[in-house]
Amino acid sequence: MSTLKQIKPTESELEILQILWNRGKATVREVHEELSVSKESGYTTTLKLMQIMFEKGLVTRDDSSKTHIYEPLISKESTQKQLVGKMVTSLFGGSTSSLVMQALGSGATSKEELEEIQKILDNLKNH
Amino acid sequence: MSTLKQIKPTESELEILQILWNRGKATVREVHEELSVSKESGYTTTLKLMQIMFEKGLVTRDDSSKTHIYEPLISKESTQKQLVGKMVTSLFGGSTSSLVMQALGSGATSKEELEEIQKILDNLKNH
DNA sequence: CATTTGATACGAAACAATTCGTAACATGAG
DNA sequence: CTCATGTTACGAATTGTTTCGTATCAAATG
Repeated sequence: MSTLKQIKPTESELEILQILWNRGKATVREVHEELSVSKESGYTTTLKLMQIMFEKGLVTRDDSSKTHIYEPLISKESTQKQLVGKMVTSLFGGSTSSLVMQALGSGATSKEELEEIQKILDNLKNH
Repeated sequence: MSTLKQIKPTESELEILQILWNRGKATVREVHEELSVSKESGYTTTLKLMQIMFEKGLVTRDDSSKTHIYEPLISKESTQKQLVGKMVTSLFGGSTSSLVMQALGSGATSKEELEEIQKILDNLKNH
């Protein structure tokens, strides 16, 4: 068995991955610009973070020109799966329905979203 | 508006809170014993963590006898709500249904759990 | 009473994550 | 060519988390 365990991105790394997932690829400058909207921090901080992410294998980069272009190496879906799974076990005693209950119960979920969820549920039940 | 923002427990603190939520109250020794099943670490480590949790206001304690008795101060529900909410915004772009989809889609959810979720859904829809 | 046992307190080391200053360098403008 | 600009690299300070060793004390045991 060679199931490589995906390493867990930190909080800050997730913010950067968000942006990379949306854009597909981006320079440090672009990421930093977008990050700056909601966050106060220097350019070199973002740079350093992205360099570390590169070392960790979370992203890859094209350094053929002076300005490097970064791309995510881990997918949004696998990351979501990893973190949701961890949360289910660590905070909901392994019960997915508890998590779903909490998510639905405590928030404003729109009619459209409820319909979507119903579809997923129907799908799972007829099987 | 005096909505005190709940502070976010760390990973280790969550493990301890789990135990306290289950038991209602417990001594450091009891918590440590239970923690030891799945984790390698010394008694004083658990002690220190629980002392820090006390300072942070995550737990309270009865120190009227030599062996202190700890109790959670934040509820399981509010903590779940806090962390699920954070995850929805930070990892699912604010879409609860995306989270639910991920949770249901990527795991083995039992028939019973699906039924439970259906009930919640019905409840939300007739309203 | 003296000793052992089990508890808290506390400082500090080890580690991890975040932040930034500064150096070095390539490129384009003048 | 020279200089300004924008970039990466890198060391290091800062902050937060986890870990544990050691001191101290109270209570039970003999």
